[in-house]
Amino acid sequence: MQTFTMFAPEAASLGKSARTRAQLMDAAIAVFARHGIEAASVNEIARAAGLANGTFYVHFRDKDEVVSVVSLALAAEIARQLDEDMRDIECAIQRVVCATRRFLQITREQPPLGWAFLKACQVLPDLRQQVGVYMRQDIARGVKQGVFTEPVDDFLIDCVGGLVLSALLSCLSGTAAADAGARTAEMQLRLLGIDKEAARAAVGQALDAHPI
Amino acid sequence: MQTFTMFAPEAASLGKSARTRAQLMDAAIAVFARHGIEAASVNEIARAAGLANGTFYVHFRDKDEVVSVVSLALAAEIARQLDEDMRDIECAIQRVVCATRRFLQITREQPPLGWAFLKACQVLPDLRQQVGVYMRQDIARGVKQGVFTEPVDDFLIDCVGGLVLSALLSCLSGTAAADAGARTAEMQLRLLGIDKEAARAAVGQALDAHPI
Amino acid sequence: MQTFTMFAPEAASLGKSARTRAQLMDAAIAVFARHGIEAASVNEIARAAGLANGTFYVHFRDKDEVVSVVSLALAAEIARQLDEDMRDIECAIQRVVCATRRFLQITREQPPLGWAFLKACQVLPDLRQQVGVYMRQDIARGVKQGVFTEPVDDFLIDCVGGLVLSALLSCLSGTAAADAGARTAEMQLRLLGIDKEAARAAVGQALDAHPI
Amino acid sequence: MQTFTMFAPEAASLGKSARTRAQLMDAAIAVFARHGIEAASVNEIARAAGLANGTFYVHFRDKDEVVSVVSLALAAEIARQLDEDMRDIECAIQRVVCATRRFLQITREQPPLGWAFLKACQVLPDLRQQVGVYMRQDIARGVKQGVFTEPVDDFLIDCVGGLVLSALLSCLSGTAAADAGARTAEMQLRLLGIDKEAARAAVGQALDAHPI
DNA sequence: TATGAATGAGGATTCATTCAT
DNA sequence: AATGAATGAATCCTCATTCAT
Repeated sequence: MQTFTMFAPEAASLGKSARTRAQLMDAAIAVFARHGIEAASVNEIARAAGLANGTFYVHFRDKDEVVSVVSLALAAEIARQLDEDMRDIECAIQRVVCATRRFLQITREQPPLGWAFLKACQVLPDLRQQVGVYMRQDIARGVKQGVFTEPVDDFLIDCVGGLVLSALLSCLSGTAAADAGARTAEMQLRLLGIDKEAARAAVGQALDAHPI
Repeated sequence: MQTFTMFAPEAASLGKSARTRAQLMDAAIAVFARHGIEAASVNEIARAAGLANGTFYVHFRDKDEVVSVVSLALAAEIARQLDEDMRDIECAIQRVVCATRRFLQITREQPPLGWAFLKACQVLPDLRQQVGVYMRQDIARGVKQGVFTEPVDDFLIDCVGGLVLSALLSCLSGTAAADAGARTAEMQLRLLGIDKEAARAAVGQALDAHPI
Repeated sequence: MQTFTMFAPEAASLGKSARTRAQLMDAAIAVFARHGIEAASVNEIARAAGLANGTFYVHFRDKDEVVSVVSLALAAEIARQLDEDMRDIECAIQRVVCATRRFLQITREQPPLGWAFLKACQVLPDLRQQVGVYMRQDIARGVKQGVFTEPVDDFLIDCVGGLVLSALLSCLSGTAAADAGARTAEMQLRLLGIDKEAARAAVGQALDAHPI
Repeated sequence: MQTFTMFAPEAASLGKSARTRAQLMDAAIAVFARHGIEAASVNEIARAAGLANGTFYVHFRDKDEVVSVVSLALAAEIARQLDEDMRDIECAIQRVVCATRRFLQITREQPPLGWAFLKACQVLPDLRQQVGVYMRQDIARGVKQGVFTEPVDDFLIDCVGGLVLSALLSCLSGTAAADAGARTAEMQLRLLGIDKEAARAAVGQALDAHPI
């Protein structure tokens, strides 16, 4: 029945309530991915979780609540995983490259996660803002390291975010080739002020260091 | 009642049926802009057009039809206007810069148009594909002129499109400053392989040639 | 199908919309009478009217709207009928007696109307207030004629109204005998300051003058 | 948490089960008063009692049961208190006057009790009947004492009850003045056949004898 | 063509009630 | 006894769509 699992494993060791809630959240991601967030119905989420519709309301106040809870949890989980993967990387350029590549890799490996995240970003300004906060950290680091010469403001963050999300969409749609991550990373570096050749080199170096 | 007009003027000289249809299309844009495409209801579109709900179905088979017809017509109209504005520009770089700046200018001047277009792009793959076709023309011209060194494929087009749409969102949200068009154009050139300085220079030149 | 008709006849000569609305209002009265106002469901009202549930919302914004519209229309219709019946009566005492007797007679002859009115009064302060306005007219007339000596204020009106409504409940429950109208009228006169014997005499006189 | 207590104190000395049940009953009164009986939900009662919803069903078969149990207990408790207050009063007229005044005083001092009682009376014929039994005792005493000349039957009891309940509603709504109890008592005496002046005098005497 | 009343399926939400712990 | 998660029927309401006028 359950086709996608992200929160269920973490909740396996917790109480029954937490497990059911996790089931619902996983089901919500699957439904968001299939039909989009606005078209998702509470009944379908409950059904996908193998629960009665009323059970949904034991765990969430209303549809808006699952949407925001799930979306923020999604972003937090992705951010957590990226942080973990890049724990040892100091260089901001390498961080940006790795984050971008890993992000696209993760979402490609778990399309429901990718679609749900993408659709959530389109609908929830709060989520976009939160994602911007995550991205800004590495970008700010690069500015401090003197490698990103572009002035960093909300508009730049929005554009870089939009670039990555459009790459995500390409990947999920099947349009993109295997090197989409590398290309996206390179493009992103250019938006941040890195030279074409330097960007290409940095991506190549990252590919060598973290073939993934 | 009717607050936004795009198709009505063109239809003014045509038959009554065409005029009513144009009314409905303009109303649809306004409603899409306000509430989003999924949340838009046929009744509200008809009401916004000052017509009875039944009239809608005289002109469109169903809701999906207005969505696609209006969206594609929107894109075509914008493309037509850009083409007209750039009739005399030969240089692909200048065309890209002008198209980007004019696009953001148009959508900023007519927020309903901008919002409707943005939301339609998020929902309709067909529309994105069509927009890609428009963009590809100037980009291909640049390749032919030897100025865009990046290999042009669907993925690149998707990314460039995503960049512009995210800039559009920033502009509509009020986040962006007045130079958003110039910055977006410059970023786009970089994605297409133009050097940082060359991109900056090209945008500066365009600003001189076509101040607005 | 339709078991109770109050508004339908008046609407028979009007447009289709008015007729359907009247059907719904009559059905609402029947349902309010059977189950009470809070327990009445929109679906049941529509079903009782022989219409689809969605049709309800073509004619009323929501459940609250039917409740208040129907209740006020009910009160207005009863008041209209009483006014018509008492057009020629000048004496306030006779008016009070006749109004009370006729009111109980009408509601006894049409139990759904009686029950719906009673339940509406229990739930809608606005309706009670409106009924108070009607009652106050004849009472004020009696004060002007110098026959009602009791100071007339909201509290007195509330009490007199409560007396009549409890008599109505008795009648509808089958507890009351045929002379309930006369007894209620007499009690009401006493509350208004009329002497026991005078009240009895006035009621007797009214019975002679208006046997029905 | 618990704002209203009526049964809890009595149950303090009893077993745990009785105490929990009393908590639920007090909570039910508070909820009935706030939202009405039909709109009261079992969950809200349990929450108001500081208990889990399942606990409710340990003590009551279903919602209907609390409604009737609580309502009848409410009436019994009020009657008990009135009886106690009037232990030494022999004269039926004085008893009626005092009962009416004390009843309105008690309900005014404890609005939740007043509202819950009022709403319960509107919904439960059984409760009205039981209240009628209580009232009939003093009235029958008055008949035996030869002071109430009106024939006492169900209809009279219903009307007298209705009068008092409408006075209660006025008091709870804030419409009524401080002398509402005295006025209600006087009106009630008139309904029972006492002369205007005698009724006024009896109430005045009661006010002297029992200022509160 | 245009109208707008009517439809009924579908979605969000509530709530009395059950049951395993 | 107490808990509180789970249930699913019932309710309100919306909306795309049809159709007679």
